[in-house]
Amino acid sequence: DKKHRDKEREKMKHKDGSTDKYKDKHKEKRKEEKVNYHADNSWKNACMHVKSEPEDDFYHSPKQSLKRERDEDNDSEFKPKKIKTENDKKAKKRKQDEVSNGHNIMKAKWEEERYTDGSKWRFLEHKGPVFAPPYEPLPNHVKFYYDGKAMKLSPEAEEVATFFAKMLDHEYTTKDIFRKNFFKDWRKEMTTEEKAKLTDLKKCNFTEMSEYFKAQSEARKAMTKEEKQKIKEENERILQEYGFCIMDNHRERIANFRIEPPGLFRGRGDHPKMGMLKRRIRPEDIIVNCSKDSKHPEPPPGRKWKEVRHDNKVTWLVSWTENIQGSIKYIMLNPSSRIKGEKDWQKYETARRLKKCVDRIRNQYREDWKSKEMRIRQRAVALYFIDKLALRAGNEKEEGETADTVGCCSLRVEHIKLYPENDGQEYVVEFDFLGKDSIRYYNKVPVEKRVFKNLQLFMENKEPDDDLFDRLNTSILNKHLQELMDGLTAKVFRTYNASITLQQQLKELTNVEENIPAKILSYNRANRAVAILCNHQRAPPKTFEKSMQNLQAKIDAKRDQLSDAKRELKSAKADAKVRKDEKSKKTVETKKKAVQRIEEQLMKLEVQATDREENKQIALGTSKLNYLDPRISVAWCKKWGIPVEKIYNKTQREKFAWAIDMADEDFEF
DNA sequence: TCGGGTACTTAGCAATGAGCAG
DNA sequence: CTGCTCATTGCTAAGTACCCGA
Repeated sequence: DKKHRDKEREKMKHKDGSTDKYKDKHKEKRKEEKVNYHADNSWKNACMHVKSEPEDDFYHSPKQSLKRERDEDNDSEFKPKKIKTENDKKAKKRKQDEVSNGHNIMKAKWEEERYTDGSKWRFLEHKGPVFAPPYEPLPNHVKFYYDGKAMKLSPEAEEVATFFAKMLDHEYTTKDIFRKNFFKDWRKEMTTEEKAKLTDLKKCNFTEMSEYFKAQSEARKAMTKEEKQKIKEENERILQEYGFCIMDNHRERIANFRIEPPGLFRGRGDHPKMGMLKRRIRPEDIIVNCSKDSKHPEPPPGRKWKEVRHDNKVTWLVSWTENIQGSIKYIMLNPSSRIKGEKDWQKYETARRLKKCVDRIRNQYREDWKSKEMRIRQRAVALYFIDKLALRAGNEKEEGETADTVGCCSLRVEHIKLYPENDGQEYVVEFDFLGKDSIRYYNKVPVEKRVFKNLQLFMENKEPDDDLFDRLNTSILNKHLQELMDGLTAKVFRTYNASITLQQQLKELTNVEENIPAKILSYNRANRAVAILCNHQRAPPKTFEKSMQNLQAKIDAKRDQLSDAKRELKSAKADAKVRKDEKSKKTVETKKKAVQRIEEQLMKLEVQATDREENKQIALGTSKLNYLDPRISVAWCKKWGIPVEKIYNKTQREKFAWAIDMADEDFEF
């Protein structure tokens, strides 16, 4: 296995190290490279095989790959560990050997699936979506009151009323926009009589309904084990039936096979559409996507799908149009699936290609700060922000349709303040705006003089609500980036900067001497540096203060325990000195061990406390899942002998199976 | 170039459930 | 066994990116 790993490591190096040079210098040789790539990658028992160009995607089953792995095992002719600069010719020759070798084996053993036309699959079969359970009318004793008088609502109006009743405890049911939107949409569901009667939301009393639902959820909690077990089994049955699909010979987990149930829309932040009715999705709204030769999913008895299509250029199984924004929703595969994993891998490979040319790009945009053309200066300053601060691209949004949030290209004059001098620093820019999900971005950063002067220029003669970059949008920016590097877009900078930061922080923070919990703290700190860079915030947990106190109490208790143990050790030592017999020596040893153990426990608790405190308002999950090349983490674990489970939970390990398999301890992002 | 449409990734929060102390 | 706490999972909104036709 070790041998094998060395070899694989070696191959990775090649793929990473030499392929790109090739791309730049010998475009016409790329065909060859692709073939090599296949051979190079046909090795894994993981489930992923990616090529940077989608037309070259192909895939074979884990089992088959395993076999092949063994075939290559005894071939250990080359395994130089640190090959930074191996001569190209030799590398190429070796690769070709592998190609012919590998290719034959592959051809003999499997039928390859290889897509050269942008298609995503050959075969797709699934059971369609699971619809939300139908509305169950309230029992008659649960009353709704209007203007103090009980009133029986039509089932349609009642259902929408229950949506509101269920949210009664939330603050947003008190917000004007929410109430207005809700009432307007509710009235659409009412009968003529109801509409005539119910004219004022303030006079509506939902409390009995609300109490009823609370009681229901209590009852659910109080269910016996058997009842709970039964429900669990039923869910498992549904999962097995609807939660998987067959895509190209593989049974893959579906991410969201349940259709979103109806309810009241609650956007994030100050959303103009909050409170609107999200309508129930019917089979007639559903477009099914599957392969022609598959067993098509059946609509519920007596119903029809909107459409069944066979589009293998896309990855979704089911789609429908949602009524709040009119956008399309999809049912797609789980992150553990081949199709998502490959894409993920590809994303990080693109970021690694950026690593190789980021210096050039940085020099370029610094030059562009001096351009005669306004649009180029704006582009260059925006790119600087995206690179330095990891800002999002900032697409335009339709006004009034969504909360007012911005990204880099859509920044307005009102979102930044310029300080020629601030707290002893020169040329400070203060950012204050709402970004994705209406999360506030606040940052004060010193910038280069040229940037500062440019910003002053961009802001000249503008109103606060004018665009800062009036000659720029994401499409212009991305078009430019595309010219700088194949596949480069604004978001690649976030991925790149996040991953490179993790790698660099891990190098800096990991201390050889420290034990595993301390190393994990270092990992979390590195992770945290990235989360801060990407502004991944969370609301401090409601029970934060309390749980912190609990932990502190535990620490105090442990401290007491430690001093007790130390005292006991001391007296045992004294005792042993006097008595000098085996038994008392043994006691000393035991006590020593006890002290050590307690010290370790104490340290662990203290580490935990530090970690938690530092994490109060920071969410680590998002960067871990979406921005950090998992191979960096896997390599770090391997290097320091840390079980990967300490870093990734089960779901995460499934998602990153490709990386866990592929990366060895000296993987370099 | 612009608006509209589509596909896919990224995001935080609420519900759930596993594990643990009492 | 019970109740509590915290991590995990599910949910779905909100982004990015890119295509197309006028």
